[in-house]
Amino acid sequence: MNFNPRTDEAYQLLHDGILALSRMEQQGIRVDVDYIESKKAHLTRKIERLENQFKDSDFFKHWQKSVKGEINFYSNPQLSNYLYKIKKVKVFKETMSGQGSTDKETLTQLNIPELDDLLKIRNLKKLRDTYLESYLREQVNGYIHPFFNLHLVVTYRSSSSNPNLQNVPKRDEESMQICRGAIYPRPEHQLLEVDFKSIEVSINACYNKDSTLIKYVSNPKSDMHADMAKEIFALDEFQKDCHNVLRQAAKNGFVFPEFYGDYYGNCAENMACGWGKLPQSIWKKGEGVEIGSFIPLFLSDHLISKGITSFNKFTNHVKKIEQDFWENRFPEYAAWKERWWSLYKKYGYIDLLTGFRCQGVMSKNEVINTPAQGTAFHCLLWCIIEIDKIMLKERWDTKIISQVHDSVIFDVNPGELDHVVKVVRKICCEELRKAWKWIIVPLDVEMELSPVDKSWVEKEKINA
DNA sequence: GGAACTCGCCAC
DNA sequence: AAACGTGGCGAGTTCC
Repeated sequence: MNFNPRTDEAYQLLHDGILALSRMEQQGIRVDVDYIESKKAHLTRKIERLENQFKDSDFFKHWQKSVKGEINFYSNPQLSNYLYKIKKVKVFKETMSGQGSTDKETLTQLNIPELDDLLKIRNLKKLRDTYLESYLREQVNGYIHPFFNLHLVVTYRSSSSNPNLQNVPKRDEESMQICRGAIYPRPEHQLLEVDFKSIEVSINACYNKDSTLIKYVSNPKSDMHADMAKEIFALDEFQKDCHNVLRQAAKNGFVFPEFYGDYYGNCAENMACGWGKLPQSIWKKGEGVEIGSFIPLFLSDHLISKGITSFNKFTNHVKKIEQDFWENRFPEYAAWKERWWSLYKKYGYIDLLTGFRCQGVMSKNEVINTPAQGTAFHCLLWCIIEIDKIMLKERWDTKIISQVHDSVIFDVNPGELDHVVKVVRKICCEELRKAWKWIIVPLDVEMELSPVDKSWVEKEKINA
């Protein structure tokens, strides 16, 4: 696929963007080298303990006996061979090339306790070797200088490398603590993270102009994910405090996958798997009703009482919700998808609202997803450029240090915090919309701040 | 002995 | 009828 700026403005965005990002790279991000070294040693001890425990197990001994030569239990091909060829375990999921999978989901499902140890070791090695080790390797005088590229991603987003600062663990609490605990502001400074609120959905609304979607992203009191959770889990009322976990399931298991082009079958399965994590207080386990042929899941009394008594029935239920989602809730969005796809098929390219043309061979999902991804990032890039200009002109001690597609991270001088927050909010929520009139919905940002001299782990939401 | 591939897994 | 978008990176493995 090839991409071209079609306007001077589009060219200028990348030109200015590269300069702003390069200043950010030069600035760098402080890491605590002593912390990383001691954490690394700690992880190594933990890994060794688990390795020894694993090597002591009957599982390992049988595996070792069944093949010639030394086995490497970190090798997925070797593990796959042992599980599926020697032990004749039924294949639950295949990889892209048709081999029996050895990913986390599959190994967990096999219910072999030793494999849980192996998964734990994998997790700890990932933290040590991918994150901590790369910070140590890349740091110079306690600062890392990740690259931020504008020329590598097909959808016109950015990428980051050496080290990649766009995939630092966040969702898993323990992994988050270990990795983000290495990242600090400069002495006597604070880390400030500014996040565009659901900007991809907002930008989608600018393309498809769906009236319901516009209402959802324009009204802070409306809540699309809660509304979908009510439908999916057959709730009459949505109680924020006790149903938040269901809102997350609806958001990550249905709404986003549907927007990305997934279908009800995968969505139903996604959400069914998420149920394992639900608190008992909300979902009492049913009478051991097994859902589907291989997922050992239990339905709650609640769903059973609503007549959803099996995985198949749940899938059917989600199928109806999907139909309603596109036919009745977001019909204009659905129509836009078809129009947009037809235009691509006719001309062989798509034009983004930011003045870029994307042409080449694309699948339907790619054609439909590219505009929101690329354009949303362009919004962030425009803001970074403007903030960078003001930062230079006003000689801020505060610096921009990182960026993750829809958020930007500052290393802030506390004396400048109030001013920085005011400027950032003005650029992101007001100036951007004045510059790009095609943004027909309000944009909002959320901010998180770490205390002075504390790591990235300590950040907390602020009302600013 | 290095390039290129597969697989798994972290982020948005 | 078919069915999830974009990256980077480490480890193991195979190709040349």
